[in-house]
Amino acid sequence: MARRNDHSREQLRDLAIRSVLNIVDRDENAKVTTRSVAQGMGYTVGTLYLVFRNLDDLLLQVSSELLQRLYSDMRFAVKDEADPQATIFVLAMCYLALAEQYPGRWRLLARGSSTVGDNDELDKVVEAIFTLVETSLARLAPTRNSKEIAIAARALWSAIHGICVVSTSSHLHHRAYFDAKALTRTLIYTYLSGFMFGNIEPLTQPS
Amino acid sequence: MARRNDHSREQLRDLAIRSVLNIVDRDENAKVTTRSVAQGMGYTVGTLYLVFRNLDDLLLQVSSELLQRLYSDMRFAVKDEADPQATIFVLAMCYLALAEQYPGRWRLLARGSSTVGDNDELDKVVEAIFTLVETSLARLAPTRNSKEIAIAARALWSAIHGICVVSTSSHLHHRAYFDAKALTRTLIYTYLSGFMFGNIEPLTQPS
DNA sequence: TAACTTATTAAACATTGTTTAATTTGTCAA
DNA sequence: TTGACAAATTAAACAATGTTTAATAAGTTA
Repeated sequence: MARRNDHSREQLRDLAIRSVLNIVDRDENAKVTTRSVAQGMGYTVGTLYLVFRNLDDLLLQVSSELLQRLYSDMRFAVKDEADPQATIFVLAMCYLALAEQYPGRWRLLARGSSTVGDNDELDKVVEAIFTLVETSLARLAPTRNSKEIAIAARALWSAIHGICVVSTSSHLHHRAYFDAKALTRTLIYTYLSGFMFGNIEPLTQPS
Repeated sequence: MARRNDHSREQLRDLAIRSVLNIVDRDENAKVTTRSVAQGMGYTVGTLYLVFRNLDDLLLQVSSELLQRLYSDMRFAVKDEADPQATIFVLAMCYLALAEQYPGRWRLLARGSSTVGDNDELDKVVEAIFTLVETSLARLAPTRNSKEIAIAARALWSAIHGICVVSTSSHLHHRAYFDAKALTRTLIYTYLSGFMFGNIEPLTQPS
């Protein structure tokens, strides 16, 4: 059977990534297995190990790809003339849309990989997304310094991610107004209102 | 070898749960495997299946147990005379302390189980924790109605959880002021300040 | 003491990630 | 053209896992 040069390494990489997406799109709960991925691309397992160090490496690269697309969507959705509050809301909605329309893909992203800090591309795009949020925050609250902005962006984005995590894994979306979108909406506007007008320090110092 | 009645079902359950905690306490990255759990309790795998439906069921019961202890800690930490803002901060610190002191246990909690809504005990204690937060929020902002309070509690708690998730899995705790505690602190005080004084609705309606 | 019940185990099975040795295929020098 | 080398691809093996099953040992009771 052994074909040769039917596909280049790059093409194999693409085939593999597409196969993974195919699997999780068909069934968000499906286990992504080396054999199923290989079968999806018309090869056998061995070929996978020619292109990726292991399964985790492959899934990490898929995550990186997904985040890059998300970043793309975000860039496209942002209108420079829009007010920063609305912009941040739109950014969050891009994220929620991914989780809602492609739950399998989102679970791939949310799954904490055992091999962290191993993928430079991924780190870079995460930073880029944070920068997007930071830019809007800076326009929203010009008096805050860059460290405050950086912290706020990470706190806010982690929070939105947390809402996604909890609302998909649980236990508490039996009421409509507890869904991810409603919670995110509340979170953003409440948080931003505090960020603009409130004092970041506690009114009374906690012990 | 086969002993009989050395331990009751209840005792076996306890042994199993203790064994799991032992494993993740020794190494937060250790895989919890049926065989390792069984070995830790001085039995073989078969016995596990006498007490639990499967591994997931066991891990779910461990999570339930952990959440009940967390709830206990929270109840103990809350001082009725303290101001609500400080109380909410203390509640969050209980959660963060678990994640920091017992990262393995926390990962057990954070891991989204494939079998959800399958454990009534777990659902109950999650609700109880939310109620704790709601109580403080209600005292903080007496003008808000109960639906707003409920939403805020869930948004805020999901956010804290999200900070935990992101800060343990990543990528962005190379700077000290990005650690979970600092982010949580910022989040809570900013959010609460918005919740007390701000308008929940956007200042300008987003599209 | 013998039969019966049941706790416990050992062994089997299927599925997985990963490695290895074999095979097929293309390339290129003689 | 042919034959040897290199590389792509596979099939098969391996170890680790969750789960099931048949055997075995131990307590209980008539």
